[in-house]
Amino acid sequence: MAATIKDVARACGVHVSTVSRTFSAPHLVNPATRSRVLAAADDLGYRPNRAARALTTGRTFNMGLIVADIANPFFPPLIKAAQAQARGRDYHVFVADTDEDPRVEEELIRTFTKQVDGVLLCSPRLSNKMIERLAEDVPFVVVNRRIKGMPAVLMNVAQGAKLALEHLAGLGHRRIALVSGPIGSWTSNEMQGVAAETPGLDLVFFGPNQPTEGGGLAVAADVAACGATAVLAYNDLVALGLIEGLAAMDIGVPDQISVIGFDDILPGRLNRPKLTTVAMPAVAAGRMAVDLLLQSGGEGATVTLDTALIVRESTGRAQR
Amino acid sequence: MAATIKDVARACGVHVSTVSRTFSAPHLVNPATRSRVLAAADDLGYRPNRAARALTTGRTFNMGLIVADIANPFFPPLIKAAQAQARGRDYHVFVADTDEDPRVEEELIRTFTKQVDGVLLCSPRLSNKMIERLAEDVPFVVVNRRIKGMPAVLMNVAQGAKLALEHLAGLGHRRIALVSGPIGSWTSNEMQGVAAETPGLDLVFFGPNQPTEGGGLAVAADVAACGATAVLAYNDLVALGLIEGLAAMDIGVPDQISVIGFDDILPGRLNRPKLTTVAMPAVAAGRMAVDLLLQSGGEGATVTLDTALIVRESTGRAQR
DNA sequence: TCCGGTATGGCAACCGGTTGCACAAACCTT
DNA sequence: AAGGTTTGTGCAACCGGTTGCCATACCGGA
Repeated sequence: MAATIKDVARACGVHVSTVSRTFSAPHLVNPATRSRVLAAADDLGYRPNRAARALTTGRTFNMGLIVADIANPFFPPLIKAAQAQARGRDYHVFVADTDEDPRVEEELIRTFTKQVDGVLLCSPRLSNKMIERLAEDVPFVVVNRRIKGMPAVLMNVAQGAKLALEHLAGLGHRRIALVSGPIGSWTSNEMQGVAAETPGLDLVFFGPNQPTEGGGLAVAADVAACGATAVLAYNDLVALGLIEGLAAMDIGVPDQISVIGFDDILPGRLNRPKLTTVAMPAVAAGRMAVDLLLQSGGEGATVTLDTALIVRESTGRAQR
Repeated sequence: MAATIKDVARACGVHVSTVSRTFSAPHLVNPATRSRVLAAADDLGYRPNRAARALTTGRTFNMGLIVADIANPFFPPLIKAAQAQARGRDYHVFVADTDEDPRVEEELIRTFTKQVDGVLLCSPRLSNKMIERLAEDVPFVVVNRRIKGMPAVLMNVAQGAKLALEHLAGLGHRRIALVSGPIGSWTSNEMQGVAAETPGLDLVFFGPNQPTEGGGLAVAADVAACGATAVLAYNDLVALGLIEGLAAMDIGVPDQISVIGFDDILPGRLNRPKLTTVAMPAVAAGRMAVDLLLQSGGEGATVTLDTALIVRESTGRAQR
């Protein structure tokens, strides 16, 4: 059994409240008493029970971070940045993965409620309505989604998509395939919105798709068949799967088809050809989300971070 | 303010204990009463406060999972497997990343204590002594480390290394480079041990190295210069870095040098050439760790899981 | 009709802390 | 020396639940 505050109190003949104060308000207790208490506490290996403390104070000093898929290389940098930032603010981050399942997402949020002071919701799959409802029980910061009145960190996908399309247009591509992500993905919508508004392009939409290499692999044949000379993929994983699928059909990238992804994840950098991609500000987003959660009393500041086009080897002049 | 058990009790004119029982021991309460309580609870949006409940029951129904580096693609599958397994047992998993820093690791464990029922410690960086000490406060299951009397999940690295070396030998390789990982890594030691014991090979050691692509990139020149026709790398990231470095020197893999990694991570599968690797049973390990934590009352069962050689495209017959 | 047994739900202590309030001792003032 | 501050500590209520014990009501059986 771990020692409790009572054990310490008994051990040095003092009231529990004094022990409590020794840890949470040291200036209120006489230095002599304080050191006696500390000695006894150290002796017994006493550590305050954070859960019990949270019950009265209402603060846990930890925050939850929920992602749809921790295996997606896009998230780890964001997670690490959030953890580092939180650590600097005396907070700890608990991460959980929903497996892309909205019900799991809801359950996780419910679990986090009362065990954390707030939750960072990254690329949520739940409906806005549901998120708003759950927000009554625990403060949120949403990443990659805009929800009225809720603090959010957004990445300027539209701008990135614009850069990508301009890059492709500059290389002479006109017929461009748009390989989107899961239904209801905010990012997907942004991409499509921009593409539709860009004049002079001949767009072909494919979707919805799994946001994984499997998703890319699955549409490769259709994309090849549609006559597009370039592809804008939902993310790097999809792009990589696509390239793999094209390779299996002996279609060279970028010689016959150019491919651009989103995210700038590690496998894309290691791939041959190295993937041209729109880099997402994941690190900045992680940091910012933590700050927003800690600052905002839940008030809805929205931060939009810029993206950048990284031209590598998977894009080239349009064949014709 | 979220509704508490008291609000519900008041709302339907019943004692708090009855409300409590409605949720934690339904068979003890009259069906009629029960449905009144449930109605009121639903009406008020009441959810039991898990932290408060844990205070009296001593069970939180969540477990912690600590990894050294969440950005290492080796971990996500393990994490996901653990989460899935835990979910099936009505548990939730909170993940945290230590950034390879033992002090952070210790702090995280302390934070988890009393907020979880147990902790899965993956590839810990703390000393055995410290881990044993901390184990007095919270049950552990250790992954990839052997600590006396503590439940552990081990991966049979030695066996995997043996398979890999046999594979290379079978392809006619004799001079083989061993590119190890960080100092003190248990995995590294296992690999070297096996290699040294395998007769008929001409081994060249390189290490210690960063366990990342950068580490592989950095030794590529040395490896090329040493005359080895094959390389066994600490993990896939190192192997990929190595291949990239070799490519930069116009040395083809597997035409001129064969490369084998460890882990079987996603980028290796996506790489061209696809990486031959020793697959670690990360999924099984995640599942097993959860089961061990839930079964063992902290007693030290040790499970060793087999590895498997996955031959893909980065190994071929020895030149000459 | 009386009795033991069971179903139901209230009471109150408890989990491990925190904190407003009260009170005594010590410390200044003038 | 009397009166006003500080300072340091104890007391007890409280956070949101759980649970052992007890009282009451209801049941069937003899």
